[in-house]
Amino acid sequence: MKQFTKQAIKKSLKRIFLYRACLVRLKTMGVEKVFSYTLANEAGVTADQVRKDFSEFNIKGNKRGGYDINDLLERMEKIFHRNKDHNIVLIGMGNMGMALSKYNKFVQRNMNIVATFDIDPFKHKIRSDLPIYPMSRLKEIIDRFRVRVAIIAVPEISAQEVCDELVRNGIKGVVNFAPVLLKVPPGIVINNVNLCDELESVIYYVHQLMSGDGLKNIELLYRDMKY
Amino acid sequence: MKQFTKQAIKKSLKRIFLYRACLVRLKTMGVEKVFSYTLANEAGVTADQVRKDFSEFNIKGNKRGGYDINDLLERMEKIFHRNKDHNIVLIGMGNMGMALSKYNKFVQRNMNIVATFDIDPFKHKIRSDLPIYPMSRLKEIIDRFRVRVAIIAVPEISAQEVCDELVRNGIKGVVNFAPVLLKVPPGIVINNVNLCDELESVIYYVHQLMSGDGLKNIELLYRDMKY
DNA sequence: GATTTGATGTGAAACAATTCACAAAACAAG
DNA sequence: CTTGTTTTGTGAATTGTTTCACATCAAATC
Repeated sequence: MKQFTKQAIKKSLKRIFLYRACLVRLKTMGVEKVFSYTLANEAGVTADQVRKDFSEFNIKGNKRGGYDINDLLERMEKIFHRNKDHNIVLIGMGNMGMALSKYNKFVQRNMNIVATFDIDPFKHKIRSDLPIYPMSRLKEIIDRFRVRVAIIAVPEISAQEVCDELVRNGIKGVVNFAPVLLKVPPGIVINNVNLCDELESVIYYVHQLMSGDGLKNIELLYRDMKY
Repeated sequence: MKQFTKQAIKKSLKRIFLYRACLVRLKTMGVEKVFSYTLANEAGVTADQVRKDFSEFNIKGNKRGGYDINDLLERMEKIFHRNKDHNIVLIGMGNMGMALSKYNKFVQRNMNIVATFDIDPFKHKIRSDLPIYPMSRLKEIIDRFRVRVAIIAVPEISAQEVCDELVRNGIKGVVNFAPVLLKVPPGIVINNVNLCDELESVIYYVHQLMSGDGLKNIELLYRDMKY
């Protein structure tokens, strides 16, 4: 197997997520096996790309027979460590935090938010499916549930502080919804989700497409800007 | 100015968003001008990268004098068409839609959700800052407010249907929170935000980092997987 | 079982993005 | 006004990613 390079993993990994989503959908439609071009077509990429990506993750199919969907999905589960449960903590129970805590897709994929935290004492009294704790109980919960990944949904002003505390208590990876670039020591994974940026980039491309000038280059290529 | 290529725009544009966030922060700290390496350091990229990106968008600084922050921000406003207001519609008032409708950062950046829609008749009676309309009023609202961009926050099962209807009524760009790959005609911009994928990729990298094998390559490089 | 067909898997080629390296410009100092 | 210093801006080199092209294999057909 070829050595991975930092960028290579990233891009192909993102596509693997995409492939899985397509496969799940195909499966529900009763399809049992796919060829690279079937999947490519679903995913909006080329067949070469699919095969190359699979090759990177050492996923093998059958010459002439294509790929068995169940087999593919199983291998992907392994790649994503989905055979195990993953305990997550969520910091910040504002609008976004509240919505995330109720997002049922996480559970469906074995990712369990085991507790949420907020500095507002009023929130600690709210009765809901998930407990809302004060930050002082962070360490206790992280240790008890062996949590390694956190979601930050606090206002940008306190995001860095919260992040520092998470890292101090053993968190290794963060999905950060606050629009700030968090500073963390090496070896900590930060994934930023910036909702404004996502909207703005759409607005940007729509403008480009509609204003029409300088546009031969942009064309019809932004069906999906992520992959 | 060099011809843009499809990928080039995408990556550098994303970084321009990042630069702006950094600049705004620096500005609040009282900084008035930056050098490419100052900004690079803030943004976690190289100084070359900053200058190259600026060059792509035809942003000029002063030789030896660096860049004036206010000037930079102003140019970026123009690039992002932020001088104008942008009217947005939001479809789907479940947990996520509700949170998005209350997200005040959009307004701060001149992006106004002018109306929300949901098929559930019960929701139409809810009194809130934003009206919740039935889908039948989509065309009327889109026309009245000249809306070109929409947010889809409906369950995956109905996402494609909703998207088709949006496109039929003149929507040119969509931020899609449903975990499906929407099929759209050429010239329509789709930007997918997949919350599960964001979490899962963090889990993946954390696993890689912790299991430690095959890892020389991954190293400390995932401070920020987006840029 | 030999032959044809159709798909995979992967080096090699082409293309894209990043980094390097240095000329050109601007300011400062003498 | 000349020289030295610092930083930009951008071609050239390097590095990374995608596409091409074809050897290889497995199944289907004769």
